[in-house]
Amino acid sequence: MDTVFKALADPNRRRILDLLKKKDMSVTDLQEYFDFTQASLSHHLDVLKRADLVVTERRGQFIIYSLNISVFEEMANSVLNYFKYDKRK
Amino acid sequence: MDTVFKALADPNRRRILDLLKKKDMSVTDLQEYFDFTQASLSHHLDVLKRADLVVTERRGQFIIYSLNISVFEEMANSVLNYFKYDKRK
DNA sequence: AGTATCCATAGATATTCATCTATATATTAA
DNA sequence: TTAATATATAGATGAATATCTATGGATACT
Repeated sequence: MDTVFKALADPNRRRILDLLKKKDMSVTDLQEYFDFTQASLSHHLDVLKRADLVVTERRGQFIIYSLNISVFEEMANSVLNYFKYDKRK
Repeated sequence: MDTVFKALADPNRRRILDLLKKKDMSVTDLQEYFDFTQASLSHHLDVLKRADLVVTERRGQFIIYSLNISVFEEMANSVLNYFKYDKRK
């Protein structure tokens, strides 16, 4: 849970997730959307992977990144729960 | 939006929000739940305030912190939207 | 087999950030 | 007005992190 929030704290990583929402992509595909180096992109993907927000699959030379849908949905629920409160004045 | 995610990235700040869900509290009240110094607590509260997640009201000597409910609910919605995706395989 | 491409990893650097101590500011109490 | 309490702020320090260059390991192409 902590790793998830930390993963989401970086705008570039949120952008990556946004892109993966639309379609699965290789690192090379993703690279076109960012100015930093491939090493940095790889680092961000690693953070997302450690947070279990994305999964990978090798397809020939390429490694395809996609959302980990179950965790993504779990997160949606737990975040929603998190923002629910029940304060009595 | 970025400041909100950054604010949520720290577990201590999420704990503060959890506590404020139950009731409004002064810094002194909150202090009992944490081991770090008052200065550190003040810093975390500042981050939450800059993210607009909490609001303050002076009550005598005390400064009472409470959730900024509208932003909190906004956040719930936008986060939920964030986690909704529509990927076609 | 050799080369090119794709991605990850190692190591360095700079920035951000969580925390501390010390102090300033505001309010209350004596 | 002086002392005590509540909170914020300034400045320092160490840890975490985002980024870079350089390189390694894997697969594909010729």
